[in-house]
Amino acid sequence: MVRVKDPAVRSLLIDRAAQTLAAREPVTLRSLVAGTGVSTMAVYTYFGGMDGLWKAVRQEGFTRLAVRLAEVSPSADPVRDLAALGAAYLSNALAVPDLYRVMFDAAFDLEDAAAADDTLHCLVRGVERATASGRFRDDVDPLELATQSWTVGHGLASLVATGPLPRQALAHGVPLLTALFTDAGDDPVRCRRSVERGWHDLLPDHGSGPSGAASG
Amino acid sequence: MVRVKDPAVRSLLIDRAAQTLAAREPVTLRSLVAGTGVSTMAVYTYFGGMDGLWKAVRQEGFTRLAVRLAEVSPSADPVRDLAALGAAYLSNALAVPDLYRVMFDAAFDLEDAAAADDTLHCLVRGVERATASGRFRDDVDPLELATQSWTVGHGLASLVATGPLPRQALAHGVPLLTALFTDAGDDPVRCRRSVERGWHDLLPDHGSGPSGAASG
DNA sequence: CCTCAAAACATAGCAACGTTATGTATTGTG
DNA sequence: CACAATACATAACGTTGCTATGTTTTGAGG
Repeated sequence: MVRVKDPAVRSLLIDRAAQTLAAREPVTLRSLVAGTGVSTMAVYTYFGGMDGLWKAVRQEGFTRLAVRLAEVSPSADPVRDLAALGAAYLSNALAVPDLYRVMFDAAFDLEDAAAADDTLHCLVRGVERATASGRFRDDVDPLELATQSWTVGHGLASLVATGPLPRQALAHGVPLLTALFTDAGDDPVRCRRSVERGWHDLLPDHGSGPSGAASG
Repeated sequence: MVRVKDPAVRSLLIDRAAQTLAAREPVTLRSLVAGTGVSTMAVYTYFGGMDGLWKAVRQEGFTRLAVRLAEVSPSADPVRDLAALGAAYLSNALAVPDLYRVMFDAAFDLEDAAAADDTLHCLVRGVERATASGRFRDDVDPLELATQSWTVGHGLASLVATGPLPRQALAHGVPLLTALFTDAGDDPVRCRRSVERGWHDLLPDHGSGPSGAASG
């Protein structure tokens, strides 16, 4: 005999958690179920406890990120697309900074790592396209370059979304990715233009040029 | 009339917090003072509450980082020194990962940002030396390049120390910094050698070459 | 050398947290 | 229909950060 839990309740709780998170209010067991009609036990039947709920919220974060990345429509310029993926990554992190923080806060378990892997694979495909089109050298390892691009994106997202860097620091993404892709074999001036195009498409107000860093 | 608090008690509590953090045990008000002879009120007289304690722990983290960075002895090769600073940054983050996480976890206030600024200034001076020695172009803004190097370092530290990337991913630091410094005007092969030298000095077992990324 | 107010500190208690125990309703299956 | 496992509500428990209250200690002024 298999009792199936109501998926609507599960989504409801996750959404409420994400909503509470975005409102910068503490996500507590009792605040979650308040007003929903369900009792605190629901969190235990559906998630096994608060840890399980946080894991589900983390998954939700990666799912939303995947949606954002999937919305990046490939063009004839694979380097632009790569920069656009980076911009989409940052755009997502800045849209839901607390959710982004939760995604990378706790120690990663296998399930979380798998979700992160999907993000990485998206970048790997982007690098492969650029390599196939001749923009990058043949000897660049797509996984390596994708990981390095991810490192740059995550560093920027972390330092800007919940860290000491101001929003204008997002513009550092352009020279960072340009340096990386130029080093991978792309023509410097062409690379710069491609990256700027891809970056501007999602972060139009932060792509002109980097300005000051932390405070003063 | 001015009562002066005992600085030793303050340091004791901060050290115990860092120690508890490193032991991956929950840092609670009562676990902090247990066995020290002081009562829970000490945390309030010295720090004004747990928030104040966490802020002090964060400061301690930046102080330890500053010590690590100051231990990097300048050589005749400013690009090597820059890479060595990056390696020291990562070495510190991996030595005390939970402390590093606390440093960048909470929303930054002014005091934290000032501490982070010291870290950045250290990098700025390194870039200025490289520019003065002719390795970098004259038109590179030291603050910009330092911020970008920091972004790379923090991204790597965050993804490796508490994230999904394995320790071997530290090796990505070499190509990342090489790309960045080459883009700043340094000669590619010379840059690579300098970065590898600086990197190896503090992370000898993770500088040969990047391997796989997340899981599989 | 007192006096006395302020600071430092201990004890006890509070509300809120995550969790668990217990009992009841609901569901699917034989 | 009957039975057993799931879903769920209520109530309680231990622990958390914090505060209220009383006591001790400190340092400056008369």
